[in-house]
Amino acid sequence: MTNKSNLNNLTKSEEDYLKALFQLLVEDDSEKVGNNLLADYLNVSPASTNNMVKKLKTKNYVVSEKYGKLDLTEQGKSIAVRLIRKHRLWETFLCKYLNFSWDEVHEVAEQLEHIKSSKLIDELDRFMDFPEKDPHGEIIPNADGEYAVLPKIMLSSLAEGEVCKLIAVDDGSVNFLKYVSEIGLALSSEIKVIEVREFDNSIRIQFNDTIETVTRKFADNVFVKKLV
Amino acid sequence: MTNKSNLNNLTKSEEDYLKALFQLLVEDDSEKVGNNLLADYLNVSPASTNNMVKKLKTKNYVVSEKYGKLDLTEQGKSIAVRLIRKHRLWETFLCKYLNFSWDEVHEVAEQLEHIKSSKLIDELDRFMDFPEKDPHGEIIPNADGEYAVLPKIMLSSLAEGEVCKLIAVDDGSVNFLKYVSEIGLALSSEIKVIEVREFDNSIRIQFNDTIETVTRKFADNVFVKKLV
DNA sequence: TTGATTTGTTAGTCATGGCTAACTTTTTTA
DNA sequence: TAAAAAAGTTAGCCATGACTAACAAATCAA
Repeated sequence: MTNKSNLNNLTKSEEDYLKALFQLLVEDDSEKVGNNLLADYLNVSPASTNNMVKKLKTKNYVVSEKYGKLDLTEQGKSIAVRLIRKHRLWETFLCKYLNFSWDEVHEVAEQLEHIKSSKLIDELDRFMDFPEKDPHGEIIPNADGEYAVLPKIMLSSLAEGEVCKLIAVDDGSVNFLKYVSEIGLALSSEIKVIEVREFDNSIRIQFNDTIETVTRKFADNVFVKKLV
Repeated sequence: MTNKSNLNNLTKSEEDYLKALFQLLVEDDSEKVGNNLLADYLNVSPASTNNMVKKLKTKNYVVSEKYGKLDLTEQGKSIAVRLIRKHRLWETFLCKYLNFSWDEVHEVAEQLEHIKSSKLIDELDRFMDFPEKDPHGEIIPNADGEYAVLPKIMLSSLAEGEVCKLIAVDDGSVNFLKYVSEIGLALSSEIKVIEVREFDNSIRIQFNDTIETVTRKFADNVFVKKLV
């Protein structure tokens, strides 16, 4: 009883809300996702969000009780995963074939993910030989909508002396991505935590013979795998 | 004094109208393009068209006098050519790399042409090694917006006995493209006019050992180059 | 040339998806 | 536990871009 035949008659806005909700619920694994958090995430007013949520509830993509937290139905999740698949495949294409850099892909992929054609995205997938991860290191859902979240460890959770490999960064902000690139960090960079400063939570890290100090906020957005 | 730095803050609708107007004016080389013709072409009501034309006039993309015919400004043309460039490059990409057939590309390209990123389209152009023609045989405008119309001769203009090569088809209708493919015609097919029937304007043509009868309407949408 | 037909325009309506301002409910905290 | 803060909701507004119905201008044809 999989919902395969989705005509996907959703507007760009509806899709944006569903994807955002999914990212807050599943990827960020938030405790409670409410109206205002979703509004904040999308940079719209709570009133707009309330409106849209109402609409998505009647369409059976979202469930919630009055004044209660929001959740996605299986249908809603399915739409969101499909969008994430499209987003990540396009990001991969832009980087691997069209000379886009890490920090340039997000904005264009945000547009491309709304193109409606399953043939397009499945053929793009095939053309690139079914890549498993996007340029930010995130796993790309397959055509059946199977979704896996990387077991993410934040750089900020490491102790002094530990060594890790960069596997992903939060791609929500262009400025952040630009900064990550600029200081010379890239996917698979090996990072060693030199010092954790208690008083302001900043962290001194070493990579490629470079030493940098980064803020806690920065370290919260960088996901790594511990090395031994 | 070329207008290069176009922020292109146009909506999808505005772009659609400009492109349609361009196609009627320049590609179809129509005598007089009025409100209703444009409305018809876009499948919207004359009232909607009137509304939009008014808006595009204040934005300096369109010129016209009250109750007079419509025309594009240089700015308007520039936008339209850019859209046509994007459309044709995407069509080429879909056919050459993503296994789309002749008749499938149009609909998806209609969506893709609205993606806003000059880097995207210029890199796509480079990736395909600057193709000159799209899968329907139309010339692709280059990055500077230089536009060339193929000197088109309609199949319907040939006399009995003449031989020609198919160089382009009008890609306005999916059904038409499908039909062209189905009867076995392709770009560069050699076609011989066997018979022109005066009473209903139908034409009997021969190609690849096949003989088919096609209507006048069909022959009006098939563009050829005469052979000797 | 005058009436009919076609073409263009205007007014007013609707849906979508934003917004602010004001209000209500829930949660926090003093 | 009661007041303050935060979160959620509602009402009412705006722009965009469709629509229909009614009207005006231009063109065609008898």
